[in-house]
Amino acid sequence: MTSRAGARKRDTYRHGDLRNALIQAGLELVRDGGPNAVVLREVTRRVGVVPNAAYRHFADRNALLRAIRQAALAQLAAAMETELAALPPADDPVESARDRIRALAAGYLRFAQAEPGLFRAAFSTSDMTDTATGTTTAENESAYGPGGLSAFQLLGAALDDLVESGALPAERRPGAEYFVWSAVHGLAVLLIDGPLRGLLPVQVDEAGQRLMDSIERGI
Amino acid sequence: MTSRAGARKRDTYRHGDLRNALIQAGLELVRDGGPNAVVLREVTRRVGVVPNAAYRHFADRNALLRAIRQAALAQLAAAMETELAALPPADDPVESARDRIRALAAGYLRFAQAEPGLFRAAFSTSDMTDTATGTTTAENESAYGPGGLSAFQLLGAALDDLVESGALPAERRPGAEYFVWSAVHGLAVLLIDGPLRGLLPVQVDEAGQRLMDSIERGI
DNA sequence: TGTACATCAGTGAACGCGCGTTCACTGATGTAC
DNA sequence: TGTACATCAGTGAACGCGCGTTCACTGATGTAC
Repeated sequence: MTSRAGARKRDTYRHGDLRNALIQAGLELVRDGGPNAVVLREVTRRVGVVPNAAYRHFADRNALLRAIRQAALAQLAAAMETELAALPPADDPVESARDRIRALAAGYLRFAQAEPGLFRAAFSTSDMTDTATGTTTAENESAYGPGGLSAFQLLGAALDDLVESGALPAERRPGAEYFVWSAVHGLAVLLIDGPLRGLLPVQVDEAGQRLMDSIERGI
Repeated sequence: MTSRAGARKRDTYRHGDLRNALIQAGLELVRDGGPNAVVLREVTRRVGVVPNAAYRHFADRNALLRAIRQAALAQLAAAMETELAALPPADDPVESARDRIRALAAGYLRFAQAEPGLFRAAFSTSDMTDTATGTTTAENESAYGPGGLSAFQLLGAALDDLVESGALPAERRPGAEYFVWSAVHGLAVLLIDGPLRGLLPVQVDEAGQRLMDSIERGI
């Protein structure tokens, strides 16, 4: 068993990057099993470390869970960025902005479909309650993709472009991301847990396109 | 301690309606604490019965959880029906159909806001996995309100009316509930767990109205 | 360059806990005669 | 109307379990002289 990427120092003792390794192992648990599958002892077991070692890097199980959730959100943002990057360059700025929004939506839906466990974990909050204050922690917004933007911010930027290109009246811009995000997120849930469960990837894309048609009309 | 409503037979032994009492107690746990708060022993404790008594009525904890979830869905449907019933009669059938859809959406959003625990439980599926088959059980659709329709069916009926009244072209009808439901459900999630958390009830209504404007345009 | 030392990441052992589930039981209820 | 009996809803006790978290520790690493 070699040590984690990056630090090549030692095999046993002084792991090198335990914090990250724990998050990665946690992501794996979440991938098939959702957020409830994050069991501190199991996470450390997978990394090959003693359970209480986790306490050097996380205050408690909840802190670990939050970090894992952030990582899942970052992966979602990354998937959306990937979709953006794959977009062929368009000449018309209006068309371009629209294409980008569609790409983001497609990335969102595909991620939800491909990684339902991660997707659920990213948005699960039932056990995110801060036992100390009783309040729910809001740190979703600090889960950025490689481009430095969260999923929500990516959408916001695309909508700004839509305004800039003249396709969306400026007075309709405020709150627009709530509508778009709501519709896309809602469909994702429908695809994972609802009556649209089990659609094939192609059908998912179709459903996404139809939804985007409605969204563009309604925006 | 008197026995449950309906059966007035005995105080101890032979509870009378234990199955229902367990579900009610479970709903209370879910109300503040979400689906993870459903602990079999705690449920039976609340009803004043020994833990294993639950096994006369449910195969295991999961079966109890599913029943509770169904009850939560039924409450959601009931809240939407209430909203429908409160609607003043409209002369114009088109207006009437539109009003009904808005009322359903409002009921949905208000329920989510007023009972986030129940709402989350109703749609949580992470721990709904059937341990025997590994598949996820799909019984959402059998959670009906007093009118005999599920939340989803209520929406479908209203959309049918919209077509009948001539306001919605028939060719746009198929799949329309997916769009509408997606948008409304997505906003509900945004209100509970997302950046729109903590809005006042009045603001929720406003946000709902604005969403409905977009939906009507997009439908 | 070599030695002494502080730091602190991971160890090892143990804790108390409440959980879901099983088993053999008991005794109130409804039914048949 | 009265008695014998089968049913089966709830009891009581116990199980093995893995969990999150605590404590005092150890020894590799980096730093100061």
